[in-house]
Amino acid sequence: MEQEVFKDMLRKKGLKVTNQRMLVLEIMAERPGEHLTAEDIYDLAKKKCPEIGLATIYRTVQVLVDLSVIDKVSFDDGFARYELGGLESESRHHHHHAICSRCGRVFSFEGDLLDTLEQAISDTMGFKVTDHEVKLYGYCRDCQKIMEEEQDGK
Amino acid sequence: MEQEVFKDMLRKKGLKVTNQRMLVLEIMAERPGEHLTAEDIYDLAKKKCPEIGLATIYRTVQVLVDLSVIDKVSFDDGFARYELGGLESESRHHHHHAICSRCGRVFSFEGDLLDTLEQAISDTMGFKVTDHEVKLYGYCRDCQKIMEEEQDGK
DNA sequence: ATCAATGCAAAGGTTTTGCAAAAAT
DNA sequence: ATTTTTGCAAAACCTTTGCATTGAT
Repeated sequence: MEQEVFKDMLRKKGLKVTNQRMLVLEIMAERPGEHLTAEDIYDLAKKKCPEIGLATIYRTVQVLVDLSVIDKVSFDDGFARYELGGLESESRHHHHHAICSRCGRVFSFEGDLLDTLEQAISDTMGFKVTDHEVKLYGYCRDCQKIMEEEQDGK
Repeated sequence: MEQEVFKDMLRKKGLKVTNQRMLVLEIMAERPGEHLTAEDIYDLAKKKCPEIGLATIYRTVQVLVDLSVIDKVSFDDGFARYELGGLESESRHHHHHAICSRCGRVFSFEGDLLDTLEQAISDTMGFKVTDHEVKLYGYCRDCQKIMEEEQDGK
């Protein structure tokens, strides 16, 4: 069971198993593919644990990132976001994002098309790649449609 | 001449040509390939214009971004950075970064290997890509050498 | 009993904003 | 003369930290 694995990971690092940590794990585990801010997690957590503090959320996501249970990502809108990743989905190295410039929605996709690029970088500049991040900006299908209609309406 | 083009861009948008704007443009234009924070630009600007305010830097870089003279990039270290790009170097769509996890230096490189990826994204999810950003994390040549030596020393 | 984790509030850092004075058109 | 831009200070914002209390081992 998922939760026991997590408890062992905590113990192995000398960290304690707390209700708050289990709750945040649960919140993240229930939402694969979502990109939650600390505030998002805080609001969800308060439903089950009204006395929880925002600082605890920040400290807990840091623990989860250190344990590679979740990944920290940024879409440059002012706050850090967290998503299930790492060990969980084996997608750690090949998980990318397409961000709609109009509605702000984020679409995830997989791909390992960067392998050749990384090899080239290694060869030419001696840079050893350990991880990568790809963000595509543009317009999603829905927004393209809306924008076309706005165009027609004029 | 470069500066005249910029002045026309400002006028065309109904914006005024000011010493501060010309100064920030000059600072950026003299440093292609560098990734300056607002504070960096502020410090450089004060040398020629001691009375300039940090708020002016922030407002000016926003203008330059809107005019596609510079690009805003983030290496997730807490502050936004700005670099010459856009029209200037025609590299807008194919300019990427390799960030060393040890020394923090950023290496830029060009590449259009994402074209096929973007086409695939467009075909499968109907997402129209207008821009993209690739960040590689890893270790630069120098740091690899240092880390090897540290290993040997033990 | 010991040591880590929590919650709260305060502080931290970057970036934004309000406003009167200054500068550009 | 009008309108934008500036500089300053204050505010806003997300995030981190200090510390006494609570909770886990």
